Amino acid sequence: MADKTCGDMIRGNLDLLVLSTLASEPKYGYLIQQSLASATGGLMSVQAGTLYPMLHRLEAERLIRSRWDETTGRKRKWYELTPAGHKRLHQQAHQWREYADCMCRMLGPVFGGSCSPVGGV
Amino acid sequence: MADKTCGDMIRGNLDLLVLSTLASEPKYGYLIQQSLASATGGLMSVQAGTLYPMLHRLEAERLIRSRWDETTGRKRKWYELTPAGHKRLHQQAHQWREYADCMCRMLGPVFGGSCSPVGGV
DNA sequence: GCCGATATATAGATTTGCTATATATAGATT
DNA sequence: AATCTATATATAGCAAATCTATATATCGGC
Repeated sequence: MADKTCGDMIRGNLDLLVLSTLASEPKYGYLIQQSLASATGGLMSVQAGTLYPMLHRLEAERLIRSRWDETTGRKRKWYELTPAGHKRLHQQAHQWREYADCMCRMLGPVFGGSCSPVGGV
Repeated sequence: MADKTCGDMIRGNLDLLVLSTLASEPKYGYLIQQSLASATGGLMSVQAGTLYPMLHRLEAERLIRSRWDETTGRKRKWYELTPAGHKRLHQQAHQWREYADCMCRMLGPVFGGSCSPVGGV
């Protein structure tokens, strides 16, 4: 029986996905987790034990920055993209599209030649 | 400077790629490696130290089967998909397309809304 | 008061892919 | 003949990424 989630296909793209959830506005960890799951209909998800160390790493890489907010009852650590983070997001997104186009060409025959490229600039 | 290869985006999809190279006809390890690289213009590649253990694992999972051929000078171990391997290839390919469509929706805004889905059945 | 949802965090295990290394043969070059 | 490069398979050890399990603490509802 096929799993509802994407198995391990998310591997290698989680950074990109997390950065993309921060593209429009700042979010805190738990919200990133919830919005990723809801935006993908549960298809893609990230576990807390994966997410928090990852956010620390992305911050250490200066791709995101954080500040604590304790004014709203709950203590939340809000993250936002740095300029370097925005740049990285765009780079990775374009690289993903190249990669996906390539996968399409590879898998085309499996689909009977009907897997059109993702592109379209 | 953007790397020519896909970084770690291949992670989680290498099984699928290797199975796809075997879809049309049997191949031996070294040939799989070469044809994957040439079919993708060098964008995707698999190292020998990754490939051979992987082939052993796929064979243990009964997705591929092998036989040695020593009649052609060089000793080569030819692999072909089993029926279960064909089935897995199709399942994984369709699952990948779902995943890629989802990625497109997530990355759409980054591209200014121009990332069209991969599908098109 | 208690329980479930919210919220962050770390430790340890597992998977996956890499580099480095080992062996061996065929064909080309010196 | 010796040597070098490409072919061909294989294993060991390492590194990164993600997971599960666990810990802590607060909020709101029952």
